[in-house]
Amino acid sequence: METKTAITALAALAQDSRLAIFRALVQAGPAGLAAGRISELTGIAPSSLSFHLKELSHAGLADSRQDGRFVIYSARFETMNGLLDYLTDNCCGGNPCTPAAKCAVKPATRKPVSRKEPA
Amino acid sequence: METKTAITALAALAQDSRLAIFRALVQAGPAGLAAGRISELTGIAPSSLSFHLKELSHAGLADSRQDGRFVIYSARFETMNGLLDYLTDNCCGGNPCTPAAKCAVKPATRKPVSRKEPA
DNA sequence: TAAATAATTCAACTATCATTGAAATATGGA
DNA sequence: TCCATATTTCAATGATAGTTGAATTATTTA
Repeated sequence: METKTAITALAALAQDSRLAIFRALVQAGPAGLAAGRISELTGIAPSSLSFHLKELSHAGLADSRQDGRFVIYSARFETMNGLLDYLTDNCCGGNPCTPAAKCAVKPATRKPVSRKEPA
Repeated sequence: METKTAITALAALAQDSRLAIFRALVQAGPAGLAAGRISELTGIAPSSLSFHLKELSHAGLADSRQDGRFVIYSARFETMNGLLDYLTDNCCGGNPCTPAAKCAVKPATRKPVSRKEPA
């Protein structure tokens, strides 16, 4: 992941409402959540929610699909994975910043773990 | 790490200048870098740099110590570690978003991720 | 087709953020 | 002490970000 992309993702998550939304999406898994349901869960007003969902989508952290008159949003795990890798690679300088460092894997040069589906 | 703290850390990193500064500090390791050296490395003007360094310190991502007439800044790795743990715990739904998941070592700081909301 | 529901867009407003240059505060050395 | 260096503070400015409510678009159902 490039620095620019990482910053976009970080900025997307660095906000109360959006982090709450994203956490809800993560909990929901690949099935995702309708926008209205997210509004219920988080208490964010629809128009504000729409703004934040666009922000998350733009950052590549959420996907959306139309389902009848609902729009279902879901977390994009690859991007989150990419972000964690970026932070581990570039912001930990080979130091034990992550539990992974406790394992005998080399800390600084980690390749992305491709993982789309939650258990 | 609490959500509020995580957001502060995310916000601190979600900015070109600050991410560049933090990466430089990480590369420098515990020895750290004088403010002026950071200014040289990143091209950020002193007063602007000072603003961003305060921001990073406030977020717990940097420490500072006086050395003669220099002020040496260094990365605070524990906070970065805590942030990565937070993101892994709360934003990956118990899924292996990070290489750490590959090792079956130590759950360490991880709490079980409870799944409350059905799809 | 008309009404109801789901979501997004828009404009207006306020608040916060980032940068700049000048001034202030150390600290070390001549 | 005086001067140069290192860094921070401050005020002013322009740029972004987040919220709100009304209007709009799209889809389903009657």
